[in-house]
Amino acid sequence: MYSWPVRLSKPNADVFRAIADPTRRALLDLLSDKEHPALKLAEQFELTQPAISQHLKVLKQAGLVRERRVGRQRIYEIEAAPLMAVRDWVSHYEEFWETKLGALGRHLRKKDVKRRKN
Amino acid sequence: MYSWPVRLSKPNADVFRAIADPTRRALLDLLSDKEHPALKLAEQFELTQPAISQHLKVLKQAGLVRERRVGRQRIYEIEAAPLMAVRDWVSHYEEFWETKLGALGRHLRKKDVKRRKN
DNA sequence: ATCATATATTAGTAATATCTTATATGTCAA
DNA sequence: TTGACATATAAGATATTACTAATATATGAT
Repeated sequence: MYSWPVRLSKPNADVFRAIADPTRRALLDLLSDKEHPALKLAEQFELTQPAISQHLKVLKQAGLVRERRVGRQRIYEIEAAPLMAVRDWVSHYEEFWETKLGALGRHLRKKDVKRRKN
Repeated sequence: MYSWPVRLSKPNADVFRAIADPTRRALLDLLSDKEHPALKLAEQFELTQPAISQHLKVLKQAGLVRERRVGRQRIYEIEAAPLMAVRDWVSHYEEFWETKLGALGRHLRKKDVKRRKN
């Protein structure tokens, strides 16, 4: 039974929202290769440094990056663990595309085949 | 080299944005069990029928649901294929949590170990 | 101390998202 | 045909997001 006050959740704590933005996904892609100081990341984009700084903040609040200070630099590292939640959620849907059986196969695999009226 | 005019992309055609909203994920969860007419879906939430109708529209534009008309009902079915893009993207990060080796292991597995200055 | 560098934060703006209420549309049933 | 039902669409309010320009903060170099 799904029901909750949707707008009350802290938006940025949410991994799904964090990865909804293509710039932030690109940042993670860059960081998955190796750690980077903030400016090196910003240089990869046609956005200003503050824009990237703000995106990094969202990623940090979602637990997707770690930050450490080295001199005046802030080195960002990926922290991929929260993506497990995404993987887990998506993995429930794998049966829908991985089987050659399609809808019939899924139906047959269900235990509960009794009729319910809509 | 990541750079694009972020705000120019049609927002709702994007699967990542579609699943960023918890209500829409819940709709997909409901539909992964079986198809449902729109009103049955709306009843599961503390939201109005138009709100759910709008969420279903976003899902449809992202290619995540199919709709068919049966009498005055609109039956919604899941169309999970676009989620493959999400799975594929996330799967690149599995090495970060699946290995017990952690960062060292990742490092050792890389071919390119040469030094680059940041 | 002063200046440059690397970065974050603030303030303001425009676009987008997410609701609600009211209304329109299409279908079935009497 | 008329009315009820199932749903979508429109209009409007408000919140959130994603940016920019300006400024603040901290560190390192001279």
